[in-house]
Parts: sequence; C-alpha cells; structure tokens
Amino acid sequence: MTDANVGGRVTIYDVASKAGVSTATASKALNDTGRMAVETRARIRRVAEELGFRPNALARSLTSKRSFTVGLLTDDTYGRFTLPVMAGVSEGLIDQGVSVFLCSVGGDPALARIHLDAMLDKQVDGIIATGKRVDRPLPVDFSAVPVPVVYVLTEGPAEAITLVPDERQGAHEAVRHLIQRGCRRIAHITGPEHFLVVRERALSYRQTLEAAGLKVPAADVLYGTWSEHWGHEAVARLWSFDERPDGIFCGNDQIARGVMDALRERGVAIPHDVAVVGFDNWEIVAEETRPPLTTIDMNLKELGRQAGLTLVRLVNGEEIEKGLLQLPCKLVVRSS
Amino acid sequence: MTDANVGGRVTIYDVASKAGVSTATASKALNDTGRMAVETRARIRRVAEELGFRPNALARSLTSKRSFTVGLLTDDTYGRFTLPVMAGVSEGLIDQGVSVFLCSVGGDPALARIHLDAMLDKQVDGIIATGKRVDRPLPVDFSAVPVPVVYVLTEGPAEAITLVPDERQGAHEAVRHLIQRGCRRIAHITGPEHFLVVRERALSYRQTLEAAGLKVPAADVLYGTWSEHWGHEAVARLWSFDERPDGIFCGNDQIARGVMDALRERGVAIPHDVAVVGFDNWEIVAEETRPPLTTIDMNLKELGRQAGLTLVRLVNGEEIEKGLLQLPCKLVVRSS
DNA sequence: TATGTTTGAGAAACCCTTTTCCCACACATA
DNA sequence: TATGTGTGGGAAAAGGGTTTCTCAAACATA
Repeated sequence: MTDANVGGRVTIYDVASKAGVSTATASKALNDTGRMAVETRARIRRVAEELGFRPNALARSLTSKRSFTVGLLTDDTYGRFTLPVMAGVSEGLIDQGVSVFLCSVGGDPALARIHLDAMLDKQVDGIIATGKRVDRPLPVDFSAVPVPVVYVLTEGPAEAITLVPDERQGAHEAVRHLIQRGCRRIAHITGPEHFLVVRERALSYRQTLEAAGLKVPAADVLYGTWSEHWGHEAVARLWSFDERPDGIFCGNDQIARGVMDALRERGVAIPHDVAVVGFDNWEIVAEETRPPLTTIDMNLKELGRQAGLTLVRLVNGEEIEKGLLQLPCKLVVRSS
Repeated sequence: MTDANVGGRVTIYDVASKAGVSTATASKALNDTGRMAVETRARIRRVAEELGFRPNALARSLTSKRSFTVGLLTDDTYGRFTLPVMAGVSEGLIDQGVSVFLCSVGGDPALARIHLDAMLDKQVDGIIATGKRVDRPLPVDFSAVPVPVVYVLTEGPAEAITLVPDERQGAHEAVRHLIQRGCRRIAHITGPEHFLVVRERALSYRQTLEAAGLKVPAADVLYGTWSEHWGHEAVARLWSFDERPDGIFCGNDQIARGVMDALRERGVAIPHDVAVVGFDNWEIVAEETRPPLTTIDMNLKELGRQAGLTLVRLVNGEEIEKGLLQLPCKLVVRSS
C-alpha cells in the first residue's frame, strides 16, 4: 500500500485509494451527497482526516463555477474609510468561506482596469466597489463586468445596489443631541459645499433646528475644508460676531478637533459654554481631543458586512431590490 | 458556424474552433510557445482578440501549480501600518500579475487559522505576515505552511525572512537633525519601554548624542504611552526642572502632537525655542500640527514592495539569505 | 421461479488550460 | 526511388475535483 502521490499535497485520489473506494465515492462521502452505507462514509471521512486532506479550492471552483472569492476595489488610498468597510466585508463573508482580494487603485483608470481584469481572470464571484465619496464614481467602468457589483460609499449607476450611511439621520442625531443638551444657538462648521454629504448634513441640520423651533441664522453653515485648520479659522470667524453659538456641529472630526483647540485657546469651556459634536468617529482623533469628542459613527464596518452579505445573495441568484440603501449612523457620546 | 458555448464566458475552445485549430495550437499561439506558422499564430491571436478571450486563471493554475495569488495576514486591525504595507505589496506584485488576499485577524488565533486555511485551500503561492509590532508574533503557527512566508513588521522565527524598518538609523537621523539645527539639550519622549522599538530608538538616541559629544542627562528618556496625553504630561514633567531641553525627539507622531500642543500652551516657540521631531510620518497627524511636524518616515510602502518581491523570488525557488532585513527610514523635514 | 425495487458504488464525462508526445507532410539529399 | 530532416499542427493526458449515469447485487413481491 504505497502512496502514488509523494511530492505534492494530499488529493482526493489519495483518500480514495487508501479507503479502497473510487474518487466519486470519496467526493460524495466528504460532501455529504450521494447515497452510500453510513460506515463507508464514516470510513472515508476518517481516512481524509488522518491524511489531512483539504480539497483544492481551485479544482473545485473549476466545476462549481464558484470561486468563493470576491474582489474589493477602492480608490481610498489612505484607507481611512476602506479599512473598516473591508473588515466588515471580510467578517461577514468568512462564515461562507469567501475570501477577499483587496486592491487600491488610487485615481488611476489604467491601474483600476488591470486590477479588475486580474480579479475577473481569477473568477471572482462578485465585486465590491468602494471609495471615499458617495458622489464620485471609481475610475473604472463596471458595466460590462460579468459578475454582480455592489457599491459602497461610492457613486454607482442608478440601477445598481449602493450602500451608504444615512447622512441625514446622522446629522439629525448630532443636532438633536445638542438641542437636548440645552443648546439654542447651534452653528455648523463643515467641509466643501460641493461634497454631497456636506449638503445633506447641512440640510438635515437646518431641518432639525426648524423642527425644534430654533431660529436658523443666515450665515449658519460655514463651508470650508476638511481640516483642523479650517476649524480654527471658522471659530475665529464666529467669535468675531456678537452673538456666539453655544453648540457646534462639525462636518467631521478633524474640523471638530480644530474647533475645540480654538475654543480652548479662547478660554471657552467645553461642553459647558459650547458643546461640540463631530462626524466620523475617527477614534484616533475623537479620543484624543480634550475633552474626548462626542461624534457620529457611520457604522462603516456594518456597511461592509451588509455589502458582503448582499453580494453573496446576488451571487446566489437572489432577487434584491436595486437602488440606494442607507444604513443608520449612531451617536457616540463622549464628553464634548 | 455556431458557437457551442452560448451561456458562459469565452473559452479557448471557442477561440480554437473559430480559428479552425485545436486547443493545443490555440494555447501555444497565445502563450508564444510551440512551433507554428507565423500566420497561424497571428490568426489565432486575432480571433482571440475579437472574441475578447481571457484565459481562466483557475484552470491555468491547476496545471501550472502557480495561482499568482498571495495572502496577506495582519493583526493590525486599525490598519495604520498594514495599509501602506499592503499598498506596497500590491504595487510591487501587480506587474507580475499577482493578486493579494487581505485578511485582518485581530488577535484571534482561531480566526487566523480559518483565514490561513482558506488561503491555503485557494493555493496561494506564498504568505506575507504583517503586524504592528516587530517584537510580537502573529497568533498563528506558520511552521507547517507548505508555501514560503515572509514576515513584515512582526516577529518571525529566526530562520525566516523578516523585513523591518531600521529603527536605529531612523532614530539616528532624527537626533542628528536636531543636533544640526543647533540643539544641545535633547530629550526623548517615547512609548512603553517593553516595546523593542522603544529600546532601539532610545539606544540610538543616546549613541548619537554621545557621538556628537553632547551630554546625556540621567533622566533623559521619558517612557510612557503612545498617546498625545503622554506628550502633554511629559512636557509638564520636563518643564518642572530648571534645565529645559531645546530639542525633543518623540517616539511617535501622536506623542509629538501632544508635546507641541503643550509647548504652545506654555508659550514656547517651535522650532525657535524648542525643535521637535516625531516618528512615523503619519501624515494625518504630522501635517496638522502647528507648525507641521518634522518626522521620520519608515517607508512602509517600500517595505511592502520589498516583501512582495522577495516572496515571489522565494516562490520561484530562488535562494535568498534568511534573517532580518532592515530597510532605511527617511527624515521628512517640515517646520518643527 | 420470475419480475420489480432499492441500494451502494463506480465509470466516465466535465470544468478549462497546458504540455507532451507523435504524426503526416513537404522538401532536400543520396 | 528510397531515405533523412524539418515543420506545422493535433491527440491525449494531466491537473484535482464534482456529477451524472449506469449497473450489479441484494432484497421484496407476485
């Protein structure tokens, strides 16, 4: 009784021959398909176990037309948004035995094409396209891709499935929190107006104020850049007026950080004199502000998980309603 | 002349039949192997082009025993170190047609095992293990893995190939920069002493001072945590003594940020009164400090690229010297 | 005894590509 | 004419599984 296969890994032939059956039977035993005596099945299983047999996923995919692999394409070089999404995708799919190809393509269409082709050649079952802006598409055309595509945090075609955070709800939570703390004059310092999320958050900010019967000042929303520097500057601008806010809703955590530093420098007590709420829950920023920042978490990991699960359902041929799916944000209360 | 294969993708059978040759000939034409008339080769190529034929990488891998896929396993959940490494790996390998499976396993041995097995089942050609600490191994045993493994920014077995930044050289650059700026009393505020990198950097700091003929105070190195908060606190401690430093080398950029905020609050001019150098070149921190932070870049992307290239050389059976490979760091001069 | 009906298991085809022979033919040489 | 030598191209196997179909044996029924 010698092993025919000495060099390589253990194959199903090894299992079959050692168990004294055909590969067909071995396959059926291990996959719990077909019909056979229970003891035969058990014996084959035992032999496979002994030999440490692990089926070659490539060979398996060749017939099953399923590679249990998905591709994740992102243009978020820095990874601030992609990484949580990726973690969620990976976490949601590992139970299904699905692995994730990650590649970051920056803004380069040629590179994106190369990566996409490499993935398709490797027979990925589906693709998740993710980015850092919900109003910008990735620099690649997915229209002729022969597998399902799910878009996360990036602009996809209208007839596609796209998952994004519910910006309005998030902004609403933020402002409502300030109102509940007793703030009556709430300013909004945010990013560039040409970002869709900026407009969404600003809209929701105004609506929430109005719904609470608070007046919305004319120059209520200060548009700038996504930087600490802008946070400083905006505070300087606000404090040049007589009527100063007692609450500030910031468009992201970096701005909030700048705002808080500026307030502290002016001797303004946070949150006693002015309460601050950020957006993103970027922990490395939000936990190091003084005091730690209350902010909105976009649940990116959950977004990724949902994207992964949605994708496999598409791969399995389930019919899923197309369109934009908005997942709720969560208020994370710290001390600001 | 009908297509036999209507449903699926274009296979080499389609190409062969349309070109009126066998699949063997088609394969040879497309791979530039075998012997045949130049016009035959050209015709087959043309047909393949017309049909948009792309070979199924899975089928190809089955015979070639090469999947052109590598796995990247990391325990760096936050991704601060992993993402640049990953980008480098990906960038270095895309030219070779190699794709990267990324999975983050946190500290969970069971999860790590599952991901590793999934990768091996998918016949990865090799594995890159990466982490966030050079003195801690990943929670998984690679000893029985049947493919080459390269370790990056994590502890591997002595007989393995491990790539890390050259911490001593990096620290040396930092301190030398301060000395060249004219600093004579240079302090070192850093992380927990049980981190190897902390000890390495501190050692190099002392050696560089000594080599420059500067005195090394007794309580020269302040060990703490990797936080802004500690930066603040350390400055408070230093400023409680009479002899204050005119240069501070910080163990990372977050500490540096805390240090700079604390100095500013005390009215100390940076870099006029005290110059500050950080470590990591974490741009999101280093570019937002006031003034922007001079710091040490660990060239993580290059580290990743080297790791990828080294791995494929191993896969190709090249003999490569084992052991620790230290890649140089680079001083990034900003305004601090 | 002759005829159904399960049951357990194997032969062979298939997935897609590569690769190793092998062969038929054309041409050149003796 | 008989023999050697390239040359262009194909048949078939291999790679590691899965799946369909077939079949012999065992058992049950008439």
